[in-house]
Amino acid sequence: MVLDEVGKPIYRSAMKQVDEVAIPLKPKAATHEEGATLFSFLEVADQLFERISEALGKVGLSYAKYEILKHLQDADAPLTLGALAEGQHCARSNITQLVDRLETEGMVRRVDDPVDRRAVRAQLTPVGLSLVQEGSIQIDVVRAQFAAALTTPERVELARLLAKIG
Amino acid sequence: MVLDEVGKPIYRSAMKQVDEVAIPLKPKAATHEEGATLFSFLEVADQLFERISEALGKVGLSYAKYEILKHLQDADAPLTLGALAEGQHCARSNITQLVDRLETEGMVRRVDDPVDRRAVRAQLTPVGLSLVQEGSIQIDVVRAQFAAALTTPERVELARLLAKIG
DNA sequence: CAAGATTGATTCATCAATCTTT
DNA sequence: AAAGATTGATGAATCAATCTTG
Repeated sequence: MVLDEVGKPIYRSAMKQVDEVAIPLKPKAATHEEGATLFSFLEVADQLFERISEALGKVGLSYAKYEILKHLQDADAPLTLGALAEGQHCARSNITQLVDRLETEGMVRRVDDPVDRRAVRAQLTPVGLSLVQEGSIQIDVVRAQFAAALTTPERVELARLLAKIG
Repeated sequence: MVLDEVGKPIYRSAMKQVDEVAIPLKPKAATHEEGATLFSFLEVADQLFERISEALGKVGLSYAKYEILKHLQDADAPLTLGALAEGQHCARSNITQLVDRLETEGMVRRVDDPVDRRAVRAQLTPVGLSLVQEGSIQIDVVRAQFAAALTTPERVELARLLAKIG
């Protein structure tokens, strides 16, 4: 019963939208698209995320799980679930369940907060540490691949364009 | 009991990765990033998708639902769930459940396939048609916003860079 | 048997409500 | 009361198994 380990972002496989306006402003103006569009951009993002997911899948991690482990590794100390939720910019309940699974798989351990008895901290296990290290190597491959696809001036130019878009 | 209507892509709020390599190749080489990186790119994609989701949310649609409706509108005829799954590049079971919800909300209707009794077709209702039209207007706003953020030469250049990345 | 759809189990995300502790 | 975590319901995605029909 091997299940899907690495999901797709919601808009994945959805970025098939043809960038045609519903109500063209000018009768027969620019029907031929001039350069990149919203959906052509998202389609590429989708491919990139897919590469990350595949790479992490090689070491048995989903991106969601990798991120939790990475945060714990960076902190180099057990973190409260609230702190993790803050770091991931996601709902607390999401972290609760993610940590549930990570704990089940032995990558993380729940430990009592020494001072605040309301709080629960997630602690990286040796297994978790090992996996996040392997995961980071996989991520680096994709990152390097991305960097190598463009020249330095191109990456600089892309950064400028991204700043205008975002 | 109003629930989340428009979800986030899985990597949303996750794109906080700092693009630093796990094992720097050179001791103290290029610590200052040269232009756009994998995660800075995905972060922008994330923002764009968020805008789409918000825009569709105004008319009560999620992106997943909008896409189904859009396909049916484009086809201008009832489509088999299999055809929809094909179009969305997603699992059939996903379509089954999406159509369940769309049917519950009265945007779509299941009709028997006239020739193949195994098949079920999804038909757009007047409500669904109305909603997808409103949704398309919302999408166009975001699309126009994207286009307006760059000059034509910039969009052309971006398209070139996207082609190299993807 | 192969193809169409459905159901069931799982991951990952949301929000609302609850429960404990400060 | 406010803050920390959990539980429950839901949306959206996957895969595996099943059921019906060609």
